[in-house]
Amino acid sequence: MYRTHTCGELRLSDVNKTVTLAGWVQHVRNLGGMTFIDLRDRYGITQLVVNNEEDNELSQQVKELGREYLVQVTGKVAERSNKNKKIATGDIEIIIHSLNVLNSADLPPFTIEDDTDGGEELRMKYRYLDLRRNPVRKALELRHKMALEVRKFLNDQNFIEIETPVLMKSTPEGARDFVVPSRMNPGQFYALPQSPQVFKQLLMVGGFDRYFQIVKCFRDEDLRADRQPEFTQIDCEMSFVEQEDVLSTFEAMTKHLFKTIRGVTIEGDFPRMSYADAMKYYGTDKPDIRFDMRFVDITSIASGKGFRVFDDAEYIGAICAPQCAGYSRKELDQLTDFVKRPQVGAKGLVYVKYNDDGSFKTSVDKFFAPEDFKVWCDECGAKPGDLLLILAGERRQTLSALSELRLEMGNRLGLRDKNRFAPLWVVDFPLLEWDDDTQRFYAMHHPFTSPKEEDIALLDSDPGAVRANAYDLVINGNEIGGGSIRIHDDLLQQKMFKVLGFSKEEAEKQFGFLMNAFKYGAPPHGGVAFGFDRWVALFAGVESIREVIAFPKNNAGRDIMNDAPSSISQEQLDELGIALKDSGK
RNA sequence: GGUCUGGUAGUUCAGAUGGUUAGAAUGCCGGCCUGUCACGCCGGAGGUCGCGGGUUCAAGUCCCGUCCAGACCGCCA
Repeated sequence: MYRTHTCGELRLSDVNKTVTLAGWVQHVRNLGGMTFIDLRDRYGITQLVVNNEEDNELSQQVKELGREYLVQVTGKVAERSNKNKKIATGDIEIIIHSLNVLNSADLPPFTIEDDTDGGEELRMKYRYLDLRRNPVRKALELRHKMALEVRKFLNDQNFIEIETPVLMKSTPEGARDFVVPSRMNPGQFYALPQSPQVFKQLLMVGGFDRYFQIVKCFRDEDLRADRQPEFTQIDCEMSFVEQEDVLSTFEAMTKHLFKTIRGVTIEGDFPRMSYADAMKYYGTDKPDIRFDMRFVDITSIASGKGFRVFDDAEYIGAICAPQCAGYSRKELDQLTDFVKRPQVGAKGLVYVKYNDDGSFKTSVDKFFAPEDFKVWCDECGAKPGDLLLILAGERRQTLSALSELRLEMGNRLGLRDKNRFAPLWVVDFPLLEWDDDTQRFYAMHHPFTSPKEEDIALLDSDPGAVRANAYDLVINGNEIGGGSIRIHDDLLQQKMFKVLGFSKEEAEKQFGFLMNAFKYGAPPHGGVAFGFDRWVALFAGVESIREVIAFPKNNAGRDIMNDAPSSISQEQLDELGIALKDSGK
């Protein structure tokens, strides 16, 4: 046995016990006559003491220790004369009488401390060292706790966790697939699942009316701070349910997580907002409703007055920044630069300062009269002291830019406190999205999403207007989850494929097994999938999901630690019957 | 595919306008120190300024290319 206790558990009540600890040397403080060592493991830090004069041999040994040496020590627990209130074991220390170096350690490239001096790249390259740091360990512990609470909650609700294949069939819709060549079937490929979507629907046909799985999904698309090529979903599906049943079940799960993990009780039902309203008032399908600052459409009152920019605009939108009329020229220039960045894409920014004395100072004084500004301000509910920020242009683009501006103002005004949570359901998503490049409709959610009953007739006349039984859970401007009521009727599913431009043969080839399954008494069903990494990151209060993944990949999809992906041998390629176009690196 | 930011000591960074021997903090090494816990004090070592090319009497600094990292747009049903 290497240890009798961990480095986090000894207290005053353990004084005089003889104990053996094993751990990493966090820090050595040699005061000359005596030496203190901070010994660290996953559970905490315990201070060791050596009296250099009483035990010369031991003090020589201690002199040899370096950071992150792994040692085993035996000694007696003693009360400290100088207690350290900052750590749980701060009342005691171990007067050691023997020390055994289990493993020496090279000097780590960065300090293993809460506030490390290491940059992101180094930390990822030596992730196994980074994992020794408290913040990283705590993030993974949080992740574990959340997974556990999800399983507890869903198990209590009769959900059953069932594994689905990781090697599956490539499907044409949606994200790019990661593919895996099949040696036994030359020239053919598996795909890694973008989600277990089809399998969970087949589980419903199979009679497992409440399924869930905490499962890895794979999408070969470009990455972001909140997107990894492999990520984890809480994947759920229920039979004999309507949208309302799914929402209430998973609203309860969300509240359970808030309560058990963050200690937050969310009163009342989550707000619901239609996709149309989300776009109209926030310019995005994932509004951050921790603060208001809704868009006001002033197109009808601001155009036609001889200001070309407004007169030519399809849409003119304003937000009211409370108590910002005092913004300096410099601050307004910064905001203008912000909206003109290519990523935001606005042509310019119009401001209206509603001064405390009721007068106006604006960037368009020569085109409008004070009475005009008053009308705009009234429309926006602005009071003296407030600032209107106005963008104009093509509708879609302007809404999107205004959304970015709104979030920027939220940040500037400190309205986006990461310890405040504002969840909501966004509902009534469009079923289909038109794509100009390929001149066809695509499923906005996925091709198995059911249209609203009252909109089915529109599938023929105006497919773009059809609303879906689809919903997203949004928290603080993050899409945390989304789902839909599925089609369970093979005729409707065939119709859907037709609208998506699949020939009968293609639909049969890609999804025949599913439509076939629907012929054998498929129950009405629907479900939802949550982005587990994003949820953990949200609860951890960190920006990047990399912080809550033990071994994440970088923004080019590379594992900096082991340098995956890498080339494979000619033998492997030959065995798979694969010839490379160019040899790569 | 694109836009932007960064790359200088082990690490995190500073190095206006091109100009003597490239600095700080921290870490590391050595010495001193019996109550430290971000220990303290004294001393020391440590640099291919990402890489390649160019401009110049002279480049860490300017230009071009390239590699790496990060953020974002496109993309992600």
